[in-house]
Amino acid sequence: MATIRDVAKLADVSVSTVSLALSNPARVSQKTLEKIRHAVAAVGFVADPLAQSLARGRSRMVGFVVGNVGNPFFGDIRRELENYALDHGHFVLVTDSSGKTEREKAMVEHLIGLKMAGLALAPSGHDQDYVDFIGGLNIPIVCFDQKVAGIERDFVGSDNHLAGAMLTEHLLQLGHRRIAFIAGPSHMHTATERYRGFMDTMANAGIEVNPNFVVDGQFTRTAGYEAAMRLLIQPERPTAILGANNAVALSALQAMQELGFRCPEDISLAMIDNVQWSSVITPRITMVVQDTLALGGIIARRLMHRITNPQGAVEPPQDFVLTPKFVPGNSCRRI
Amino acid sequence: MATIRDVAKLADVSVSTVSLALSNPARVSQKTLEKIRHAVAAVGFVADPLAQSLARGRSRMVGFVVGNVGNPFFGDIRRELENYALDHGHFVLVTDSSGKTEREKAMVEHLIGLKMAGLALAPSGHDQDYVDFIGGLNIPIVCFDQKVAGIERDFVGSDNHLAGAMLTEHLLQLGHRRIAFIAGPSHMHTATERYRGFMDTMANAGIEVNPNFVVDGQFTRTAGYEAAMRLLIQPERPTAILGANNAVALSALQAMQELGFRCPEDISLAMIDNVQWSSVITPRITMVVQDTLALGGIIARRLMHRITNPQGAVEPPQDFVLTPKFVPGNSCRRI
DNA sequence: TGATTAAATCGAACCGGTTCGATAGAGCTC
DNA sequence: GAGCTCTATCGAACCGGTTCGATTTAATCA
Repeated sequence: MATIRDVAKLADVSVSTVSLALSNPARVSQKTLEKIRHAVAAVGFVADPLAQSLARGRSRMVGFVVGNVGNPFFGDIRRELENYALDHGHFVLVTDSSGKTEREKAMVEHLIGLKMAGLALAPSGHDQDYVDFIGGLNIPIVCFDQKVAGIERDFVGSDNHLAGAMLTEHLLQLGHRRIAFIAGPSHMHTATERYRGFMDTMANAGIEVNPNFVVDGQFTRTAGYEAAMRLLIQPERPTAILGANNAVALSALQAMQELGFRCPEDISLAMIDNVQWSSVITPRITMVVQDTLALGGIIARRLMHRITNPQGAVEPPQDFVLTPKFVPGNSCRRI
Repeated sequence: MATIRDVAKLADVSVSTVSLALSNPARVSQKTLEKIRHAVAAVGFVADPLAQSLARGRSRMVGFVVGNVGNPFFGDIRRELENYALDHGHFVLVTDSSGKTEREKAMVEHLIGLKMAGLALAPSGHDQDYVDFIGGLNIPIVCFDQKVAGIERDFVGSDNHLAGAMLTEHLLQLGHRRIAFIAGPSHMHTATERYRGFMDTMANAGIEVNPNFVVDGQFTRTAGYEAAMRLLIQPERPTAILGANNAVALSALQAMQELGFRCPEDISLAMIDNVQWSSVITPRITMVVQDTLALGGIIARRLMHRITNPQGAVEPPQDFVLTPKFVPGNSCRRI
């Protein structure tokens, strides 16, 4: 590998002049610039990013930290960020914490050790320790998906209260009254908001929610399945189930199928967030989806803005909340 | 941030002794080791990974390069690799080329610039240029998924010929003769092998394959949909469709649903590779799946072996080919 | 006790860049 | 031609570690 000193020797100038010419060509005379360019081409010089990062104190990379890269929601956002960052000369490094807060912390620390220019982070934690940890990081960060109370950072997400309310209202319009809700973890902002959207809408309609109709699905497949089963074995069954996310809703569909209930004839089903092959799932689930492309675009622009604009780093944090979209399916019937 | 010089000053030893103590405690006297340990704790010293990588010439990170991290197949493998690598003190950095060979090359070069200890790579290219590129890299690499002719590296994958043959045989056993095949890109090893598995099995059964029954689905959703439509509008329709991967098969299912064909009553369907929510797709597709956990485990162990064992680097490349598994569904009927 | 060897520690060079103050020379003014 | 400003270039220090040959110290042996 050719080093900058090889270039300097060949071009017969000092190392510092080469470095200057490469980072700020305007400050070098035309003649020496030519010489240096030739030398660079001749020896095939490419600057070592590691050495650059060490000397500069920061790299031209941004980190993308989520709990599950396999989730298409995060996948879309990643793609948007990547395209935008690449256009602005930055590489995206992806890390997956598998939802484990401790692992996420370690990964974030590692990325910061790598002198990342910035981080796009879907927070996995929520306690004070975690908030302090994120707050103490001295690096541009854009948080997304989960809004964590206490974290003073840019945030990009969807209106989850509205998402819950939209589907609830839809079910009410279809005549449903016995609506069950499979909730997510209570420490997650998206989960509580969706739950509130459901409860508020029911309350506004003057309908009391049967406490047995609210079960905890933890946003996961296994817990969602269990929660759905608990709903379905009750003597007084709900006429509709609202899943707070895709995993719990589809687990409910599976449970229904296994017990011999037909959807939507016996029980209607609606969910928040899409999955990859929803178009071939029968019935097509009525859902509310987030605008992942828009979210990804905002995250990307905001982060790169903070990174590239000198004064961008000190701008006060801002929240960007997008409106989700209703996507009708045929999993909800009128009763 | 505390540096190694702060530690040396506090412990009243030289910088080199601190470095030595940290990397090879046995070669330092018990007394100084204690002093150094105390000093490290006192100033909160953590070695800068960047500086270490620069000085050592390599980092303690491995790169994971695929065309689509969102694909659960790659997701499972990533998880296995990550767990194993973490246990051996290495971080995994994920990059997604979106299937673009040029982007993949740039990413691989960037990772090598980062002095990665090794790479787990699902090759996206196939031409001589690409083979030369991969061959020219002086770093432990384990390739997986696609076997590329000419690349002399460890390879971990499944027996794709067998995968195609298994499903074909299954359909033959059920009495099908007019079996259609939605193929993948001809430059991909997995695609050609699966195709050969289909053709060989048909030939062995003495059945001539109608050329109109072999269509190109490019392993993608859109091309798969188009290919399936071409199959379904023929006057002489197939009684069964075999999709060379999950995307083309599920696109075919969608096309069938849209045209009003019932599966399996009108047309049977089988596919290679699972998808995330296959259990709630109706009908449950009969398929052959790869053992992703086993694949991931082998990739992880092989890569870490090459990285950590001094002589591991020079061992000749080896192929690991696993047997896929038949998973019956109810998308194929006897005729 | 002096010579020999092994163990512990150190100093300096190095990895490959960046940055900043110093210096030399060119161009301009009076 | 002295004085001044700008521009182009350079040298040296630095980022924060590692490594290796040299040196000091301690232990072993004749």
